[in-house]
Amino acid sequence: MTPTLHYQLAPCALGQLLLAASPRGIAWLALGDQPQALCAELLAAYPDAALCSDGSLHDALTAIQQYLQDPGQPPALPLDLTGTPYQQRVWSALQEIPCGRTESYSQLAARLGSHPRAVARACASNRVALLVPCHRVLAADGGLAGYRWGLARKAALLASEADGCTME
DNA sequence: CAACACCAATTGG
DNA sequence: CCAATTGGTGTTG
Repeated sequence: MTPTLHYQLAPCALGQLLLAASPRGIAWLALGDQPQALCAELLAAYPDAALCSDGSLHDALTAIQQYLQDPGQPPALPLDLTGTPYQQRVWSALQEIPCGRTESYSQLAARLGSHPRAVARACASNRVALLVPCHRVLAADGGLAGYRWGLARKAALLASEADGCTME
């Protein structure tokens, strides 16, 4: 199935932000430095999709950008997460992590009845940054482990969230 | 369908 | 600090 994919490219505090959505919801949210690179990734992920960049994602984009400034209110946007049951379970668990909080791969794994390695793998497969807060997952020692879109961005996000959530 | 390589970790030596 | 282990996924045969 290769439905039309609406996408929108926009700058944000962390660099470039690429948002793509299927009719079902947001299917892709990537961060990067160069717009071209992000588009390339999108194309690689959906080789046969008909990309369409109209203004239909403006609202969602606005909500996300606002979320970047005010992490206390996660945007209630429909997501189109496709993946294995395990991945969906992990992603779901990720969304349960409170803003400003972090969890180690171990704890997450324990909660899912799985193992850290698998959890990490699932996180790395996450295609929707921010909305699926994979950046809130740290290594067991509390340090940053890895981040698909750059450790610096991960750190920035966490700092921003901590700041935005602490003041309630 | 089976086998192999790849990984954003953790634990033990 | 380095080496072995573990679980799941994507890709190849």
